[in-house]
Amino acid sequence: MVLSEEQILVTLTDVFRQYGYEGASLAAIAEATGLAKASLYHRFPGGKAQMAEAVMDRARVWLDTVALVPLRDQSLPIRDRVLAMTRQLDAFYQSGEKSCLLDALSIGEAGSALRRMTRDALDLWAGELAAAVAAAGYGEEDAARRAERAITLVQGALIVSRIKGDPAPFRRVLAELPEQLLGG
Amino acid sequence: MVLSEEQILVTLTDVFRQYGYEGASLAAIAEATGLAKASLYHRFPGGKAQMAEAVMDRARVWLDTVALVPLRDQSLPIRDRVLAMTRQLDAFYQSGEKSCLLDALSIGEAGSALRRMTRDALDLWAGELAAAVAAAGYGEEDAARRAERAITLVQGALIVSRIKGDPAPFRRVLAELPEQLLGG
DNA sequence: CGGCTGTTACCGAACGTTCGGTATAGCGAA
DNA sequence: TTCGCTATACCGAACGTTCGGTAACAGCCG
Repeated sequence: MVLSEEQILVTLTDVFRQYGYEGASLAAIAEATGLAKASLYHRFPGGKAQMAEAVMDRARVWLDTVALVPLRDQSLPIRDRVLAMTRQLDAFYQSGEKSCLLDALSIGEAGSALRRMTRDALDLWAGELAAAVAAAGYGEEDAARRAERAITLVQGALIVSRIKGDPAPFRRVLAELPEQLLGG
Repeated sequence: MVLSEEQILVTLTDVFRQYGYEGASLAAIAEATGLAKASLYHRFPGGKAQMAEAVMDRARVWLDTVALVPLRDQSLPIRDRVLAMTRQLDAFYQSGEKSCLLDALSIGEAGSALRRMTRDALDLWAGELAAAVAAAGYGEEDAARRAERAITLVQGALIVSRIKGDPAPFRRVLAELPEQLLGG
């Protein structure tokens, strides 16, 4: 059976964000993908590091071409645009039942390439979010703080939900995100 | 050289929250503590799992007997009590340069005992914080939400600071914590 | 068409290394 | 001498990685 690259990356994403970089063994990856370890090296000659980087790159692309797209649609009210983003986040994190990729891949002895990729993804997210908030009439600095705080809340809520084994905290944060970004 | 249990646990705490549970190898632990592996097994016959549980237990004790103590001192204004807690948090996380233990130890295939300990620590923190906020005159439910949000912000800020390699986001969250808990 | 060649996708079996963990002996203090 | 503790040496298992090879398929030539 020939698996598409996309199918493999979806599975890899799940494994990495469940176990973290160190915890995701090749044996576990092989079982999850249905490919033998040697076959994984055919797709990713750079080994586990390349797999993690491919996952992170796909996450950045997803952020850029899916999650952040509604933010740029200036024909909609700003609140609807933010709401559309939260719906994408809810799908990606399955209402808080999946852990955060940025968290899982930034812990431990992750390579410098991976470190830079996680930082770039975070900056992309924060930058676009701040731009959208600023376009709603807030000052640059205020918008940047609101964006940073929104991302902080999402990351934190994913941890709280994971530890408590309860998706409610994450769902609450998502629901309050538009007000948090645009209110007051 | 004879190391005290306390010294060892301090070092173990650092190693675990830097590398996570899986990433913290016994070789790394041995080097960091200056003890040979056999010596570690003399102190912790249960192996790495017991080390992590001892670290988590000490963190819970620290939370109970240090960080949360000022919250209970009803002779001080509530805002000063919260401020005292943030100072303890700032010290423990070294202004955001150290990662979160709850995060590092709750990722991956951590054992069920460790899972329960992280959840208990989180509940202890949230419960006492909510009680303090409620004592300041807020309704039970409102206080619980504020406490949960405060903890969410701290966890999230530690991740953001770690990824960006910049302690400023964590410091900002800490500085705004009293207002976040008691304001508006 | 049949036969040859190259490419792609995959796998079983092993590689050397490191993992968590253990047996045993040595050391200093009481 | 005994006891608490540490170090050396070692173990089987699992780790990430590599090798040799098979099956399937396409393209090209005769």
